[in-house]
This record gives sequence, structure tokens and C-alpha cells, in this order.
Amino acid sequence: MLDDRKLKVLHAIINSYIIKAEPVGSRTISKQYDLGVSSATIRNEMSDLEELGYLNKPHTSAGRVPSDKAYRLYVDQLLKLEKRKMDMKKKEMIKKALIEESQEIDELIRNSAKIISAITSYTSLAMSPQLKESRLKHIQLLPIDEAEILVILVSESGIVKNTMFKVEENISQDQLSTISNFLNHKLKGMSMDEIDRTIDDGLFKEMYELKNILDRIIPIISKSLEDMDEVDVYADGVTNIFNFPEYADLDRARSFISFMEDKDLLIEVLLGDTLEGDIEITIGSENIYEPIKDCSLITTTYRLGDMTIGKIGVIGPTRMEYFRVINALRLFSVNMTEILDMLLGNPRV
Amino acid sequence: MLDDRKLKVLHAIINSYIIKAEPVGSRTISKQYDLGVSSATIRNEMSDLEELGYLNKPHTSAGRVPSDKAYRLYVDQLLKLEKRKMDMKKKEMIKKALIEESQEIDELIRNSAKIISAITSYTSLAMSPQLKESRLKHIQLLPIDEAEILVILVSESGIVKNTMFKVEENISQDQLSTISNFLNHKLKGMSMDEIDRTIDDGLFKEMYELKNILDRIIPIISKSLEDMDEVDVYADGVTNIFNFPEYADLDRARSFISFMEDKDLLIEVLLGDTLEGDIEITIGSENIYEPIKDCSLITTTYRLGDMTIGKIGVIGPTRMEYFRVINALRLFSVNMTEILDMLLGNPRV
DNA sequence: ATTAGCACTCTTTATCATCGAGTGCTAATC
DNA sequence: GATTAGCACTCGATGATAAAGAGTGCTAAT
Repeated sequence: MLDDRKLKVLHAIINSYIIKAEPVGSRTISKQYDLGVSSATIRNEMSDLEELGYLNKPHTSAGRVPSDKAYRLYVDQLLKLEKRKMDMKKKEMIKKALIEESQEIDELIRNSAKIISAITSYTSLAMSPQLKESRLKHIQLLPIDEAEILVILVSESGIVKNTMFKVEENISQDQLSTISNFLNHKLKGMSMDEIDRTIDDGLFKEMYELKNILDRIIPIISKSLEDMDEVDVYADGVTNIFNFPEYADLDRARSFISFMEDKDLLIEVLLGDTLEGDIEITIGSENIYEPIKDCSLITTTYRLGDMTIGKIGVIGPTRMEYFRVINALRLFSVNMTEILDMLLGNPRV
Repeated sequence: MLDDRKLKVLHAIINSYIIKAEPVGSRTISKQYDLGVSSATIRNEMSDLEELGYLNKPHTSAGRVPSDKAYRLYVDQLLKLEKRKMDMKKKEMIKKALIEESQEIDELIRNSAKIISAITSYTSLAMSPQLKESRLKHIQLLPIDEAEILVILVSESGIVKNTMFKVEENISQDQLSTISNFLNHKLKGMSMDEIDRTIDDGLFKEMYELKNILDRIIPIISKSLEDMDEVDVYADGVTNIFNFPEYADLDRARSFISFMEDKDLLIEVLLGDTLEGDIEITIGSENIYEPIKDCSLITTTYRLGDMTIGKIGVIGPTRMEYFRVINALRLFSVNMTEILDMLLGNPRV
């Protein structure tokens, strides 16, 4: 469909446009890229490419601009041809920085977002681990003082969640231990969903004497479980968007930044693609949400054990430096997976 | 220094400018505000006011614009005269919304920021509680499995912090209990600072047999304590700034939004003022940081018990609707104090 | 099939005149 | 003596017009 020369011309145009953000004319191509043909020939090729939907003209006397379709072609080839080598020195540097700065998982995610946006100079997105499948490893009720009890949940993936609650009656240490043991016995190893179901089934009739207390604790556990696998998302370098002339328009900038302020939307966007695969790229109009239909989104995943549990990504204008961003994200994908392994241990799955 | 009529003129100009964001001319004042004098008189008064530093002229043939000094006067009078009544119906509404949406403290803070920016349509800032003075109520080591121990710290203010750590050796449940008890006995009731000092003093020579384990745990406690009183800050409604014509300039908007992205700076800004007092207002050039020298910042505090532990605020153009914002913030100050009291109990201080 | 050449299109930029809001001064008025 | 009407003047905003420049697309020559 596209002969070799057309491809070369298209590539040249894309490259030029990615760098300059200005419509590319035939003369630019014939002079700066060594295709050995005159600008008139390029003009004809460009005309063809436009007809095929790979190029757009902002107006009659402007140069051409690559269409989303062109980027799609470009990116697909990029991903196919490319030798997946990784700059190991850079990788280790980043890893070190991340480890030193991030004691907690949320910190790790936030810092990753920060570094990614810093080195790519686009806006970065990072999602905290999603651990829906995670199983309960330990549950414990701890008396803090006469009137307060602390509920502690630990998941196999090492996430801890606790909730304080108050009681009026006096509950003895023994009673608490009994309940702790009972709950541990019953719920340990279950996934969040299973626990929810078990709770709904009212499996706790066995413990008549402590029913009052249990009735108070169950909803707390339920709520805590919910909280535990609640994902969060961070955007960093949002103002980087101002660096791109396509966002010199206030309304555009506003709409982009507003979008980045809405965490729910961002989660949707990140989860929109599957949770599988290496690098995923969504180009311009391929995006579902209006405000980012002129953006490209590149995401990758990170894992814990065999399970993909989160995503990080970069978002910017469609004329993004795909290659550079892909490489950067690969670095982070590997690093975060390794660091999480370290932080959370290596649970069986 | 300012006679009554000058004051009235100044007020009229400020009011007009707050609404319209456009330089105010003498004719506007004489027509729309009922001062009973002609525009020529107003012109003379304006000329005087300019000389006194209360008004500025963007250029010869524009109207006048209030200076920071004018806003300062305006605001000081506002705060003095104003009858501090609170719309109790609105207050209860907000309180209800906050309580329903916010199970955790961080959520409460975030939601507050969200609601504040929604109802004021400015950018809101909210700082999480600062509990430096908070004392340790409980410390416990909990075995999760053979190789993992959970360290739990509970402060008197009810904040819980935990850290998982791994051990190679087997440590018996008994040993852990011993250590837990020992630490509780030694550290309970101490403030963070005191604990740090106690730790530094190496007070733990008493426990020879368990020294290995203690040496591992101490730094973890130390780190956790640090984390516990780390403040966080949220900004919401940042893109509201686009609603104001003074930020139609891309560079301005960018600089503002970039500033709001930097949490460290925001903390500085919020803590910059004292932690005391009811409402604090910083106008334009009174701000230390360049990017917000054309903004006004209104903050108030919230408390736990007798102690001021956090701040919330609103930031926007100097021609802010001070009155409305002040009232809104008062509502939140009271509400958050009440809700925190509920959530965290009422510790003695 | 390629290319030189040229007319044509459309944006960008600069220039200039005009308009109007607003000031500041002066002289008349209360 | 304070107020005000009147008017010349200032200066940004608006819009029209022209010139420049970049690029296309067609035609005819190679």
C-alpha cells in the first residue's frame, strides 16, 4: 500500500514535525532529508499521502501535518523493529534514586511519576498497586486502651491497613484474642472478594457470646478491605504541557490540566487499556475522553510476582517523542517491579 | 488620613474592581455608587488616593486599580467591623457532607479542599494535621509470620503508623512480647522529640539478650515517628485560576499552576504565617514567593483539643471576594475542628 | 517518472487611521 | 472654597489594508 519512498517521506515528515511542531513543507524534506528527489516529487508524494489519510493540511498554503493514522503506523513499526535494549547504567541510577527516596509504596509511585516527568518532560501518570486478588495474611484486634480497639489487617502482598474504633463496653483482652483467633482462622488466605462473601453469609453465628462485638467489627473489616485495594493515581509534571506550542491556547491548556486534576478519570484512562502487555500506546482520537483526543498516551505495567498490579504512563501531544518515552517507561517498568519485589517480598500467587 | 468620602470612593472602586476586573473610571463611580458628587469630584479624590498609594493607573487613559495597600485597608476594616455570624444551616450541611465522605483524616482534608474550592471557586489549600507534640500512646510488635514483624505505633491523637520488617532469625512470640512491653513501659506518654532523645541516649542497654533485635527495631521506630508527623498538603481547584482574566496570560497561569504543584512550597506558604489566630490574610506583594506576589492568600486554622494542628486556605487574585472567602473558611475551621474531635477523640494536651 | 517554473492561496506581520474610555486642567457655579 | 461642566489630550483597542513569505498544485519540459 505504501511503497518504500512514501514511507520514507512520511517518516521524514513525522520526525520533522515531532521536533519543530510546525507544518512540514516539501522543500524542507527534500533539502534536509536525503531522499535524492526534488521538492516537486515530494509534493506529489505528499499529495498521495494526504489522500491516503496520513497527512493533513492546516490550510492550503501551509505544509503538512501527520495524522493520527500516520503516528499509528510510525509507532507500530517502531515497536516492531526496535531492539529492546536498555541502558543499564541509567536503569541502575534510577533504581538507586527510587530506593533511596521511597520507603513506602505510595512514595515509590509518587517519586516514579516525578522522575518520569522530569526526564521525559511530558506529564506522567502513575497508579498505585491494585491488589484486588490479594489475600488476607493476618488479622488482629489490639486493645489500645479501655475504650479503643485497633483492627489490623495484613495482606499477603504486605499491605497493612488499620482502623481504630471505640467501644463503650469493656472488652477483655481474652475476648479480643478469641475473636482475633477466630477471624484469623476463618478468613486467613481468603481473597478480599471471598471475605466479603463469607461475611455476607453471616458465618459468624458460631460465636454467640461475642456477637455484639463482632457485629461492630465486621463492617469495619469490610470497609478496611475496600480501602486496601483502592487504587490511587498521581500525575506529575502537569505544567510541562505549557512547553508545547499546541497548548499555547488557554482553553486547550485549561482543558488538559483540568482533566489531569480528576483522579477518577485518570484511573479510567490508565485502566482503559488492558492490564497486560509491555508498552501500550493510544494516539490522539483513539482516546475516549474528549479533552485528551489530541494527546498520545503511552503506558506500561509493573508487576508483583506474576501479577500485573499497576500502570505508569506518559501523556503529551500526539507529536510525542515516542521512542524516548518508550525507553524511559521500560526502565521504570522493570525498576518498579524489582523494587516492589524487594519491598513486599515475593508472595506466591 | 483618609476622610470619609475618600474611604467611600476607595470602597466603591474596590468593589467595582472585584466584580469586573477592569480599571474603574470616575464616571462609573459617580453613576453607580450613590455618593452624590460628580465625576469631576471623584476624579480629584482619585487623584489624591493615587498619590496616597491606594490606587494605580495601568496607563494614562485607563481607570484606576486598587493597590495592595488599598486591599489591606479594606480587609482590615472588614475584619474589624464584621459581625462574625455564621450560617448555621450551611455549616451543618457541609459538616454532614464531610463526615459522610471522609472516613480517614487524609480524606477529610482532601474533601475539605475540594468543597472549599467548589464553593469559593478559587484555589484551595489544605494541610494535614501536624502532630509534632503528639505523645506515644501505644507501641507493639506483632509477628505476622516466621520472618516478618509488624511495628505498630499509636499516638495519643489517634494516629496509627505501622511498618513491616523482616528478620532472618526466629524470634519467639514471647521475646516480642517482652520487647513490646519494655518499649511501652519506657516510651509511653513521651513526645516524639523525647523518644528520639531517649533513643539516642542508648537507654536500651538494660536488655542485653534482645539487643540484636532492638538494634533493628529502633531505627524503624525512629523513622516511623518521623513519618507520623510529616505534614502533607493538598491543593484543589487549581484550574479555577483560569476563570480570572488576570490569568489569561499563559506565563502567569503557568507560573501559578507550577507553584501549586510544588507541595514543599505550599507547606512553606501555609506555615509561613503563624499557627495562631482566626483568619489570616496575605495580600499580593506581602507574599514572599514571586509566583504568588499578585495573589491573595486567606488562611485559617483547625484545632485538636486546645492545639492548633493544621491550616486551610484559599488563594486567588488580589481582587478576591474577601468577605465570601472568609466566611467560607470560618465554616470549615469550625467544622474540621469538630470532626477531628470526633474522629480522634479528645486527648488531653 | 521526474522536475523546473510559476501562478495562486492563505497566513502572518506591520502599518495606519479611527474610536472611545478616561484623565487632568481650567473656568464657571453654588 | 468646594464642586462641577467642559474640553483638550492620552493611550490602548479595534479594524482595515497592504506587503511578505511559505507552500501548494498544475503545466510543460526533460
